[in-house]
Amino acid sequence: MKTPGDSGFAFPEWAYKPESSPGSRQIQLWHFILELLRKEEYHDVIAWQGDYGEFVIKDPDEVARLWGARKCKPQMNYDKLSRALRYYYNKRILHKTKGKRFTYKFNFNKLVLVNYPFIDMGSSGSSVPQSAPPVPTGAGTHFRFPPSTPSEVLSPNEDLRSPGGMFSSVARRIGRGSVSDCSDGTSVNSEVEEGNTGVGEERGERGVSGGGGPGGGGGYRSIIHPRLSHETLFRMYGGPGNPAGHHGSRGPTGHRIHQEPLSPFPVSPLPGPGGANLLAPPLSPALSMTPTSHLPYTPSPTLSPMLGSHFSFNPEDMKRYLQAHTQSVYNYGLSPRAFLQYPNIVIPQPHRPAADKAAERGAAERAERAAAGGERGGDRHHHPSLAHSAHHHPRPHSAHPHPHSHPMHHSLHLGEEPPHMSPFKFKLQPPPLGRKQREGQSQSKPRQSSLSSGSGSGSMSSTSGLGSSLSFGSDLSSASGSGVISASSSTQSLNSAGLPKIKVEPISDIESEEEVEVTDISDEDPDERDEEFQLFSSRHLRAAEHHHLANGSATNQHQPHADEDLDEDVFKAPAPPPPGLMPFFTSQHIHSNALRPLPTLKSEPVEPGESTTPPSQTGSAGATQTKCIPLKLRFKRRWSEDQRMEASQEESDDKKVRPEEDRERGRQSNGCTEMEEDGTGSGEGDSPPPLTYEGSLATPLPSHRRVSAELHRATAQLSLENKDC
DNA sequence: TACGGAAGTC
DNA sequence: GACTTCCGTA
Repeated sequence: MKTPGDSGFAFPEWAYKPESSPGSRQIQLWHFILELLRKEEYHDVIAWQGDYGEFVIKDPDEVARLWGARKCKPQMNYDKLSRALRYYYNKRILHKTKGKRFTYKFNFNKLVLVNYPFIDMGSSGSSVPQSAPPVPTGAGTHFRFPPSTPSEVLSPNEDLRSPGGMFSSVARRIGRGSVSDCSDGTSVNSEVEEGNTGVGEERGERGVSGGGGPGGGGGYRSIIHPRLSHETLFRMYGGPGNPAGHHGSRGPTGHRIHQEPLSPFPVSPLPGPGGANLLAPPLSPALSMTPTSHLPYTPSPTLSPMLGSHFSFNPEDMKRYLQAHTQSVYNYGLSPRAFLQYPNIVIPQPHRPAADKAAERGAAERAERAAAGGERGGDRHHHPSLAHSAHHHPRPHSAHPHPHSHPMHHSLHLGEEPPHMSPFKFKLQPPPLGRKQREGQSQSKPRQSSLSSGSGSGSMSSTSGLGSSLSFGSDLSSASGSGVISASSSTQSLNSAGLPKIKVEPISDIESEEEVEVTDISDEDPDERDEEFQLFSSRHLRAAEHHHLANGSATNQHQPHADEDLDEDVFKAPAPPPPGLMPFFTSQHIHSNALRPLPTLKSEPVEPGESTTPPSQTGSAGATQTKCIPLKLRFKRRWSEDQRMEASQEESDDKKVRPEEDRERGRQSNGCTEMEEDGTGSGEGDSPPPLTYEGSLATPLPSHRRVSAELHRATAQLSLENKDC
């Protein structure tokens, strides 16, 4: 069936063995395709065509059938098969030739890379058979593999390009065997297998035959892979021994290697006739099939096994990484000791431009970012090398999941930002923070954002919405200094809505707690408040609060100006009671209602009576006053009496006018009494108490002016004391 | 005809 | 993992 000439691709037998299919125990579709391509008998079904590596499926159904037979999938059809082929797109093993029906193209580079990772792709410059279509037309030069790109140069794949004569007969045989695995006979046979061996012969054949395959040109057979001289291979893998297909007909020295070397699978990693000795099994087959890239292969020193190292670990990168890490650590506020291990690393100064952005960021956020930034930064730095390697990695997809984008890469910047400024500012704000917490704990409403100047709320929203860093940064920056404080304060004060406003003062936690309970400064106008005010008023408030207590009503009444008043009152005026009244005031007010007194004090000392005095029984308008008035009247009376007495005395000394005096006295008293009585409703004339009082005082009538004066004072004192009555 | 997602099989 | 099977879409 096959003419010697058709001995085409030098597919090493291992390529057809299940083991040869990485990740699969069964033959892979691409293997199968190659098989078919290599067999003349199937040329009507599938054949090389067009560009290098390009083939066309002439009879899709038949191919599918064959494939199905091979896989024992009778249901196989071209649709399914093509689906399988399409999966190769992603793997870059295969791609579709657009515009041509049923035409696909192998990416041999991929295949080679996968199967020959150990090959140093970078060096050779020598010519290799170009990917010629199935039909080699001419001399080896024609097939220069990497026409221009050195990178492509060495891929042995080139061999694949020449479908025709590249395969060793042995390989073919084996291949066929594989094809027929499940087949009922449709597929190829074992005849070949039986025929077997004779690799050398095969070579000879091939050489003689002048190249199988359609083109029949032997030209490419002569092509030697610069790097892959069997000698080299032997050297590498130990042994000059030449497995069947690998020794050149010409002799050891030549770099010309026979067909096999040219084939994409010059060396079989697997034990066996095809050169099993050369490679340790794990090498090629173990590697993933996924080709590196559809693009020309770019030498990757890092990957090249020849170089002996898979990763380049650049000290510089490491350094950067560590620095980044440092930064992150710093941001976290971690102990610098962490860096002790890296004495050589300069820890970035935490200096922040203007706005301390970091300041406000939640520790957590910062931590995250910093960490991410640090780590990522580190990763990033590593990446170059890794990326490099990845670049060559067979798997395009997996290789660069996030080629460029390191979301966190800015995090690095963040990390770089020196936190120092911010932290301090932050510290300036403890009150707000504590308060927030307290608020949170207390039932006070968390959200007063509406009222807030907006810095607070805005910041929050922004934070959530945007990158936290930005939002925070803005907040902080804007808020920096007083701004920060104001913002926080506003937030705090914001309770306005219905919440009791708590003026919290940072003085101490304990105090604050107390305040929380007591302070209900409700209804303040947030707007009116200042931070300063808060700060400085707070103490007053506290004091006041202590006195105020939970008396909501009182506060409410004050609402409009409560704060202001309080501020002023508390602050400016520790309640300046009327000069003379101080003692009284103190004693009474302190114990009495809290806030009332303050305003009262300012306005009128006298008025308190109103409130305090119970409504008079009489119900007359003056009723309230009656009680108080009498005192005054009494006093007045007293006073007048004294004077009169004195005068009368002087006069009386001479005369006795006594009765008149009494009368007058009565008159006056009446007047007073009236007033009093009006209030009390007790009748005009006399008010018993006054009389009594008077009486007591009056007794010493004959007294001197001095005495009267003293009495006067005393009475005043008494009156004051009794004022409440 | 080709593509690719989704789910399933081995 | 490498398909296989189905299917919707272009």
